Amino acid sequence: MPGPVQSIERAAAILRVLASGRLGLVEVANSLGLAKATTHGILRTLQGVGFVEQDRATGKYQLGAALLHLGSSYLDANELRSRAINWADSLAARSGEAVHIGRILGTEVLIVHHVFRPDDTLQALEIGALLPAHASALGKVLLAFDAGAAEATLAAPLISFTRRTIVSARAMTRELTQVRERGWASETGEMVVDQASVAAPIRGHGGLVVGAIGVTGPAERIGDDLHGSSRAALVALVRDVARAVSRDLGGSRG
Amino acid sequence: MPGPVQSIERAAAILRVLASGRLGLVEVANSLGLAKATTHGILRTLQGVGFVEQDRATGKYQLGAALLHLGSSYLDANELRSRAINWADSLAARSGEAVHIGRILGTEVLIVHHVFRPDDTLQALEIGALLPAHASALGKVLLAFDAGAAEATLAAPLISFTRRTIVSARAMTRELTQVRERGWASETGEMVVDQASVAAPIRGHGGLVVGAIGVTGPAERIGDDLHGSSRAALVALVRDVARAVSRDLGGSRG
DNA sequence: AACGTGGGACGACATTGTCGAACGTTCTGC
DNA sequence: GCAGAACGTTCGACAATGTCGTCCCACGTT
Repeated sequence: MPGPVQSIERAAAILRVLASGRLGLVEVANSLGLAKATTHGILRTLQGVGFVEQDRATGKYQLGAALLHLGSSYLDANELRSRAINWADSLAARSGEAVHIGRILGTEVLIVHHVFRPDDTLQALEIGALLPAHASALGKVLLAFDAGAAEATLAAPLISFTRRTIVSARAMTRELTQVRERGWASETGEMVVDQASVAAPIRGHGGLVVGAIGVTGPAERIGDDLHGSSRAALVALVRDVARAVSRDLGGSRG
Repeated sequence: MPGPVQSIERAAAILRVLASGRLGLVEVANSLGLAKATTHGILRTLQGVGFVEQDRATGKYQLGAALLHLGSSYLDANELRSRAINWADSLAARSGEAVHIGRILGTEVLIVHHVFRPDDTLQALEIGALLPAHASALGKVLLAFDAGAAEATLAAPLISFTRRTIVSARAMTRELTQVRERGWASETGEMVVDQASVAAPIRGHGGLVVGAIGVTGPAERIGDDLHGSSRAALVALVRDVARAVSRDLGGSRG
């Protein structure tokens, strides 16, 4: 490999560290084990290109505005998102719940699109946010069809968010097998108490799973504990929409 | 200056080029005057850190998912935005128009927040988008109070979007002086025909202008040609909200 | 008022990134 | 269906480039 440009990797690591908030020079340097001067040079360069900004008053560094534009440019170029947007609106309208579209990023789920629940106005926009893969329906779908991501996720301890969160690697492996077999995933109160979600895979060219789409809402309307036709209808709805997106996505070459 | 890390600057330039869409290796290399192998090495590194993705089928490169998360992390840390959000909702409700909050990024205006027009549901989310500074009310405000950005913007020819776009540097200088004097800016059909906007500055610690907030809508409701009390009331409303945000922002240290 | 901390600058060393050239593969056009 | 070109990729060598230890300065603290 004649490539891996060290300084760029370090710059990326610095940006990732800064994503957690405002930090001082030495804090950044220490958390990455870099020399102060080296960190300073990289930070200065990142500042020059607008990826990092410095608070004049405190001297602390934070992410820069140029990243916001790049992030939104990513969304513009993202075919999964552009194809799925219309279907997501339709799913939200028909299910009456909030809709999320996500893809894998490392061992987490990156939300690339979010439709608010139709009746509810005060919600936070979650585009760009990261969800734990093992505690969300979207994440279970994505892990079930991405062996690499699944392995990476199971390599580390699974963080517990509620009493229902699946923390055992064996249980998770079983769960993923089931998801793979039936073609959809669910989660009830595993991330947030009394919140549940259902999701299904979106496939791109050649049947490869490139993302997932799902609905999220109160456990009493979506949860596993709810048996009967309404739950089955919801699952069918989500799966239908996911298949529709897949069809759109597979049809044309990007 | 012992810093400017060349490879990082080049990587940033590559990302900026890729923001315009999917590009091949040689296209990127040529547009930056870099050797093919150098470009390849940087792209590979960026791919490794998730800032760039490669289409397996076509070999073309595009921006990566990690940037979306960094972009949204920027928003989370952005104090201008977090303080202004509540006021923006209120402004949208009271004016009945779409509200934008922006800040300067180079010679353009970066939208950091966007509230849809209350009655209209089908609108595109513009957070992260760039507006031309000379053809938007937000931009005029920001340029009026940022001499550096104004100079940089006037150094290049002003692009014409409609017949009403101000393209003369002298006329723009006059306009900016007026904006500075009266404390708000407007634009009528200068960017999009029959669309108009009004904006006012947001000041941070020490009275420095750190952003702008404004409303956008049909020229017949917002435009300069509209004289009378409704226009004056709208301007007063925007200015009041801008001052309120400034007060919030100046109160606490970040 | 002295101290400690944090951000910033300098200069030397060798690590590290860059480049020209060559390879294999995939589309294009005849 | 074949030749040609264009593209992404790899290789190896040179020196340009980034890195690090050290020192400096300003601010807030004890």
